[in-house]
Amino acid sequence: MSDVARTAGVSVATVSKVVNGRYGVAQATVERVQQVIHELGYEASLGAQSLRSHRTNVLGILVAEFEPFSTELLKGASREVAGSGYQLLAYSSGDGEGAAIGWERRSLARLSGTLIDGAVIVTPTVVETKHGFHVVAVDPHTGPSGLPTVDSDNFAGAVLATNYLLSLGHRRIGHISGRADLESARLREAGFRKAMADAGVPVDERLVRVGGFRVESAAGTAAELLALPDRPTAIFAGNDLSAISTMDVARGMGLTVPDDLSVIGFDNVPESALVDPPLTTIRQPIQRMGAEALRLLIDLIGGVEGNTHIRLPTELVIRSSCRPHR
Amino acid sequence: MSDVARTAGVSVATVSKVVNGRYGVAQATVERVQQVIHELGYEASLGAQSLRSHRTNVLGILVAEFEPFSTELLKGASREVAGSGYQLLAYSSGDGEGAAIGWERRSLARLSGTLIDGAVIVTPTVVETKHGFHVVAVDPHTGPSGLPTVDSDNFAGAVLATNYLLSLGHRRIGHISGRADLESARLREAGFRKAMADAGVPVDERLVRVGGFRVESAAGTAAELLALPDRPTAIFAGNDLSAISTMDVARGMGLTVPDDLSVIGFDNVPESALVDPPLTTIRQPIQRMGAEALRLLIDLIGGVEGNTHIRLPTELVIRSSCRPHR
DNA sequence: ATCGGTATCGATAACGTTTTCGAATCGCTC
DNA sequence: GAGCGATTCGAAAACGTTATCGATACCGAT
Repeated sequence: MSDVARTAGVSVATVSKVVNGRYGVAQATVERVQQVIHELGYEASLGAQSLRSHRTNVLGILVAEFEPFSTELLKGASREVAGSGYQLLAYSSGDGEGAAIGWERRSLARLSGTLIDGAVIVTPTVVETKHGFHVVAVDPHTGPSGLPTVDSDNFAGAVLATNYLLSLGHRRIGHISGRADLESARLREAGFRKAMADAGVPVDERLVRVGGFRVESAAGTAAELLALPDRPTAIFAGNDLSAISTMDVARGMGLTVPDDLSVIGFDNVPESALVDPPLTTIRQPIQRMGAEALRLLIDLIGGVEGNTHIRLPTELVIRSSCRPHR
Repeated sequence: MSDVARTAGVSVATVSKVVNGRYGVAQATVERVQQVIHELGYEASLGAQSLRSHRTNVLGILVAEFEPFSTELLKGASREVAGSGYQLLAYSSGDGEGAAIGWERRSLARLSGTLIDGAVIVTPTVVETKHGFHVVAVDPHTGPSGLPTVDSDNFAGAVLATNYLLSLGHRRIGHISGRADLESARLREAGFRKAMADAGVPVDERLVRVGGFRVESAAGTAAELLALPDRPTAIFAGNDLSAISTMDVARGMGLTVPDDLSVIGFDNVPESALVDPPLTTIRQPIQRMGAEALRLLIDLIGGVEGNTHIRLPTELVIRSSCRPHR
């Protein structure tokens, strides 16, 4: 900026005013400065700008990793942000194992107040936030979180999945549940139990185990389940990643899906159609969730009052990973 | 930070040293300060930090939008960054239409020097960059770019695609080409022409038109192609998005794919398996490209010498959107 | 007791912006 | 031609860090 100022023969203060379109600079000066800015290709430093003004017109999406669910969400958010005047910045902890609980709080602290004007947090472990900084949670933490939230009807979806397996004649149905601290995981397990109860089928507690929504941990859980003397004939996995992982493990043990084992997932990430066999699953409108979250965030920042909990519907998507029992 | 300093009874300078593990602080003080940091949940402001030290351990990926290709790339990059000590920040212009040529240069100027230590630019229009700031280009601009680059064998892939259509007996083959400024688009068209020439099939110039790699523009081009009195029996689309768009247009005109029209894409984004009918396409290892790009970037920053152009192989993926002619 | 060396710490200047506010100039009016 | 408001500009402080470097305290040895 001082380069621009020197070349244009004005002070940095004036350049700043021109850049931000503030009142109080002569038309001739404005044009001269803009000319120089263009020639030098000057662009304001985001860091310095936000440090000083606490306003950047950049919104953040915080994700633990860029796995399929988060990236789908990103696509939806990206669509929504276009034309809103905001730019989108996706930030990943990069911690890999996600083991580091509290990464959202840390990342949020690093970015808020500087850099971004608000954030969407995906599957957060936090429930509270600094005052004055806007966040919306997608697929929130269990328990009463004060955060504005976007999620899908996890309970109904789980009932759908379980009923489908029941309708195929399965009775020994296993469930690989998700991250224990997520409301979605809790509700999916609850839906599973409700559907089983309604059908009068007792659930064998050895068949429901935590898989954590992640490839590696789900693989371990699937292996335990399938090594059982009286193994399940069908598995309702907490999400597609777990389901895909389960199919891999089954194949590794010499079982074929769906002949020896039916598997149903949850999410309908694009990858679920790519695997062999294509995965039967419960669709959540992930992209739409991303779009809604971003819209909610923009409304919040703009001071627009409105519904602060958006819940979207789920539906059954039948592909080829399930078949009738026996 | 001054809060921490006050509470711990030291100066901000000392807190900074503790945070960054610099030498010259008594062990007892270190522990006391760390304790306070933990209690207060202090986290350094990324903006201020980078403003001052020009080093953030954050790498950027710049994309025009989060469409399927970019998000696949992100997944790969995310995998690679885990455990590297860096964090990943994806930045989208949010301009939507991508019409604003030069967004990479602008975004780069905003982020470089502050905020990020290096960047991966996806399908860039820029060819040069500030000295001392490291970038690697994925799927670069046409022409001699000085940038370290990761791409796939677009030419060979296009030959594969065209030969496949030829082997099915198609002779009137259309091509919807991509963004004219991208090397990949140019090579795909060149591969198409080479394969046609080798097979002794003349290409009807009215059948090869620019689609721009984007849904809307490709739809317009597809409509033109299919409205032709002697319309093509097969179309090689420049990328999957264009191919999917073409199938939509065809359906809208009462044609069924693949009975009335064969369509083949390029990329193998996850979405290509989700559409109806599932898309036959050329696979580029997109996630691997993202991983390689990030590795190259990290090497560059670390001063590691090595190959600065990485080219990955392509292969044919046969699904259901093509069938023999007549 | 004095001294040299080492450990420990803090004051302070930057980094690149934005904002406030006072100074300077200009064009009018009387 | 003096006075006055409006216009135009720049000096300087502030944002939250980090790096430098000087100041102080402490230690053992003479």
